Amino acid sequence: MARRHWLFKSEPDSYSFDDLLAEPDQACFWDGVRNYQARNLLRDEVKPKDRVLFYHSRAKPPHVAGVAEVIEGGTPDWTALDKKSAYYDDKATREAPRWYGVRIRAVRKLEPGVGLPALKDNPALEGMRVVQKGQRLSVQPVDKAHYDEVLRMHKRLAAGA
DNA sequence: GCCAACGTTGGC
DNA sequence: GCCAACGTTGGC
Repeated sequence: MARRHWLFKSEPDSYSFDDLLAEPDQACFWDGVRNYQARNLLRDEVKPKDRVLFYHSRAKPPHVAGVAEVIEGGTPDWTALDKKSAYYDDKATREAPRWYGVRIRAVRKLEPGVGLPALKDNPALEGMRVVQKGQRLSVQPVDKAHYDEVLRMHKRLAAGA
């Protein structure tokens, strides 16, 4: 199956791309997603080798901060069973875990990040979900053409263009 | 910090 | 099963 592309949102104050880089193996389990649409994508669609744009939401400005690779597809998010976790959900059980996550590993940091205003200004990214108003989904599918264009934008930024 | 957009909950 | 109230997200 062809590699697919995604955008994962995270508030850098709670978990940033640098935090991912600081993990053992620069890998983490992407837990805490508590939205059914995003859950379904993590459980059923996001597969090993897929690529992820790691997006910093609620930053100034919001931006794509790095690229990651999926290293394991959907498995239960057991933080839902942990009463001490901020992600605890009393409707989740061991038999019916309800929430899922995937494992990702950092591929590379994008320095500088590609900002949301630039994404919005780029006609080639028309239709990309993250540029649309009110788009809150924290796991979004990304067209390959859009993914490639974001990396080209970063390349131009890094070259000082 | 504000608030629009959106998802979820719960009374009926 | 509708929908108002509520809570959360996330750009600004």
